[in-house]
Amino acid sequence: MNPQNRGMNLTQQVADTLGSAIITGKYGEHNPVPSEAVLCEQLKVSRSAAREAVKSLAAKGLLTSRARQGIRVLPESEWNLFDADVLRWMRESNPSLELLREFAELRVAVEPQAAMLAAQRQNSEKISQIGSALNRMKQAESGLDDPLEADIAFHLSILDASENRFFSQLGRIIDTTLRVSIRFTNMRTGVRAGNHHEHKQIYDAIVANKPEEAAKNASLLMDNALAIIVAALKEGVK
Amino acid sequence: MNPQNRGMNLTQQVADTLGSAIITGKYGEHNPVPSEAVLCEQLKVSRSAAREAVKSLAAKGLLTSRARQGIRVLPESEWNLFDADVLRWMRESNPSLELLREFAELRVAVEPQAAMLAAQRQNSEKISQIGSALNRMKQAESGLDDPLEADIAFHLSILDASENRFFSQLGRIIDTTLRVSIRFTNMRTGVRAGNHHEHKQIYDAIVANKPEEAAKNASLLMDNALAIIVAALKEGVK
DNA sequence: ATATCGTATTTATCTGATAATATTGATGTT
DNA sequence: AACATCAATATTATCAGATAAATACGATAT
Repeated sequence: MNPQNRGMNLTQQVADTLGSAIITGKYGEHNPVPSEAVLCEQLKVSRSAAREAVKSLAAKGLLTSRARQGIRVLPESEWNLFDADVLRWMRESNPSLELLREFAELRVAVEPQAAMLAAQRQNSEKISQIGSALNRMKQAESGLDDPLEADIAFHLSILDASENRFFSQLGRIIDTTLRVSIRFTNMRTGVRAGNHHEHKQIYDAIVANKPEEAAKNASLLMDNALAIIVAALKEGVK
Repeated sequence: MNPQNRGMNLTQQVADTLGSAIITGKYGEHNPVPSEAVLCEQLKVSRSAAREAVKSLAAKGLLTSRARQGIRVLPESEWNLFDADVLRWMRESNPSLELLREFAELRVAVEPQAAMLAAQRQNSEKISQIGSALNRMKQAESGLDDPLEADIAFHLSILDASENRFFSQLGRIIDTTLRVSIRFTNMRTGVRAGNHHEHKQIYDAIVANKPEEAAKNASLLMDNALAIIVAALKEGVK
């Protein structure tokens, strides 16, 4: 089993190794998931631990288990990609610049709409949090704050200011994935400091109660991020 | 326990009642989730069943359970709304036209982008499936098919044709929720048959390889759906 | 060939016991 | 009085083993 014992209890460890193995494609038609009994033997854990791990993964759409039928991996279309664990396993298994592109396409759709809603809703408290994040980005230019964290905080605060539970929710997933994505795009573009200005334009439009403009400015930013990834894909970078 | 014995095994039943109870707000600060032992007693199930159900709900972000700490409901921000079960429990518990609005806002963001990507990707097989769904909608006008199912099939096929796993994935959630949402909007607008034409314009743009136009046409449709819900909210309809 | 039925395999469920863990209150120290 | 340390205790975690239920598969009969 993976030596990721950091605070994880046994069933979580089992779920982690199993989930990872499934997503890596280790199991399939020719090589089905072993039975509960065999699983216990292989991983040296009790049935409780194994079964509870299986239940976790079933809840995430990775597999089913039924009497006499055994444990079956579900088709990828059933996997819940909007689950932090599943997404992590996918990132860790597939190098998948591809996944990053698909994720960027989602952000292109979602973030402008979130910015628009934030401008419409005008929740002053949450808008001020966008402002704080923007300040952090400014500070980061002089090395007084972490640019990556500041950038992430900015995007999350916009999603939150949209006052839409689905968008806020996406924030949590975007959080973990941005840590990979932003690092990548910054690597490609050389961490231009100009970023701050483009972000400020989104913030200004939201403060000014201009939904359309906020959406448009957010679109520009997102399109750029996507374009960088697409360019890398065309070059055959992995 | 809920008498939803339809094919569900015991742990699934426990997870269902517990999940539903959590989302209904039955448990909170003043009224924490009972301990494993008490839970077993109340529901008249063994520890295995209870524990496995808890693991399921933990995987969906509804609760955590740790030794000596007991079972704790997580804040709503942790609940995975992009999970079919969680979403169903929310629909069943809260009347929540509010939730419908937030969901519509998500669709406004996602579907135009999906239509755009579908037009770009030009996967002929998947585009022909959009065509089939459109035909079904046409047939439905003469009562030869179910208009609701046809409508849903249309939107799902577009998401699928985007060849983006996140969008496809959203399809499964949209599926269940559309059955409520479309019914509602149709109820409000009197099931206008004109729907077919607006859908056809999206399809035509995709076939014609016109991404921008496809997105624009999809936007119009989505904005309408959202507007109906917003109007109802303003009138105080629940 | 098809339908029926029995058998065997696998998960489902129950029970009981021990271990690990973290809360809480007691105790002692500064 | 405030704070660190430690022991007691309640709760989940993990293990072990047994029985029940479900269903895939093959045998049998029509």
